[in-house]
Amino acid sequence: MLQVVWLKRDLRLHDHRPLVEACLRSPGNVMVVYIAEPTIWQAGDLSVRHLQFVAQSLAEMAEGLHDSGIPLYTAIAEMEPTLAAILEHCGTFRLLAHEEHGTPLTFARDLRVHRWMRSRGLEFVEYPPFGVTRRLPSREQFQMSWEQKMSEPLLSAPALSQALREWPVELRPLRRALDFSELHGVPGIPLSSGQKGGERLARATFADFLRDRCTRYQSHISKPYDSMHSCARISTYLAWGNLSMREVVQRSRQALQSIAPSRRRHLEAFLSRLHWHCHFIQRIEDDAEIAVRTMNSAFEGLRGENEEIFQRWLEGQTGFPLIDAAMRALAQTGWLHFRGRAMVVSFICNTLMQDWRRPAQALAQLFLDYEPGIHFSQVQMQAGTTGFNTIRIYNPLKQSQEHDSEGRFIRLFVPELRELPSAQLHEPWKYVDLAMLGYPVPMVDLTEANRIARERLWSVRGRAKVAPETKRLLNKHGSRSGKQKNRRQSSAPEQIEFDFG
DNA sequence: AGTGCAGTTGACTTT
DNA sequence: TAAAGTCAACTGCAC
Repeated sequence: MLQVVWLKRDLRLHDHRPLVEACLRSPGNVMVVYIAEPTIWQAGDLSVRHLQFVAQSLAEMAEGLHDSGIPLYTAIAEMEPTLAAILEHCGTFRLLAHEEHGTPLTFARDLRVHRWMRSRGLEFVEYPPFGVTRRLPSREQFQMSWEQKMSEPLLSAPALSQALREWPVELRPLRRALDFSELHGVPGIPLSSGQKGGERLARATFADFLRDRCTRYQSHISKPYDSMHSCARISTYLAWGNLSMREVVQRSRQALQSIAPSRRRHLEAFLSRLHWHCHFIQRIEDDAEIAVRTMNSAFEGLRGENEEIFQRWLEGQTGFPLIDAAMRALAQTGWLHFRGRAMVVSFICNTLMQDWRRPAQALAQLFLDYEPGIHFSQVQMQAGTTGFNTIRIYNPLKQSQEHDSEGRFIRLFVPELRELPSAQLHEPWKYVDLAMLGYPVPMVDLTEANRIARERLWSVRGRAKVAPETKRLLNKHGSRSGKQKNRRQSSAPEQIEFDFG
């Protein structure tokens, strides 16, 4: 029977369980499909830069698949008509895919596909894509099931096989083209200078990290400029599945054995983040609603939604050089180091007291490595809406002076300030006429705004912390690693924190 | 040498 | 890897 491998965020040939299982079951009778569903691409979290990355990844996959005698079809269509077309043109088939740990929208779509297949007596098999478990009985079991999934042997790319049938160019709406320009209404504009998709680049980037850059990982992780080179830079490849998490974990552990003991802490820190990666995605798997609903309702309705404030933040025109550099870096490259992400969320949601949802959608569109599970957890955590994390209100001046003291990052992305001496770069309004430079004066009194934010958020948190809702959330989403720092004897379990930045 | 004092550092607490 | 505040211990200096 025809085996149809449905690609989602798993755009690779290596260590691809659905592909391997399909080839084992029915060699020579396998087709691979990528279906760009308008309802999902137009929902507001995905953007043109993601579509571009997907297309680049698919182009490389198509070559590899072609060499194995497997066709890659794409469609710009919803799932049901596409499946119906396959059934009509090719007869009964078996559908194989990785589970998708996504938003309520993709979660509901997967349920629809299950229903559609079941009602026609067709089999739909799903495999876990990395360390996350569907219907995890309790958080206590996360660690064990993660370890078990990460230890499984890696699977190789499909071997050459003889096709059993002639594959037509078109099985409308499926076609052999890799061009998605007909998919309209996807927000954003193409990215010209960010990372490019594909398994080859993914592997090269990761290999280079393990060979050389990993020895600077931890020292540079908070530095906006140095982190661009010293971070692993595989987040985008993991998000779109150009690399398998299992392979990254296994190769990092191997590399750890052959590295000088004095350098090990860097790779150990990296490995611990790979674990956190899955920990956060497990949250959205357990409760997809965290993408749209404020986790702790005590924080609902606390903040405003002001169009002008939002736009100035989004466009990098706040008048705070590090914030503006960060937002412009994101727009230009699709990437920002962890601390910078926390800072821009804190600035819009805390300093500027804006609701987290619109910024979350805007950032999802900008982060080329947008991964729903990590994204919405992190935004809610930095906006302080979980009730069980501490309130973190960043001071962009302090961050700027401590982590970009020489201003290399600011000068790179805020050219208006490029000529200023480093000592004036962090608070330029104190020294020069900004109108002459075409750079805005600060849009708020930072000290005062942060003072008000602290007051309001801590007072709500004081009430939220004791609420039963917080205990329920902590039980559902909290870490069980027991490695948290600063756990004072007197502190209640609600104060466990999820620092992984 | 010992004292007083301003300023710094670090641990800890609060918001 | 939040920031600000508090407090005690410490440091360097003047006398």
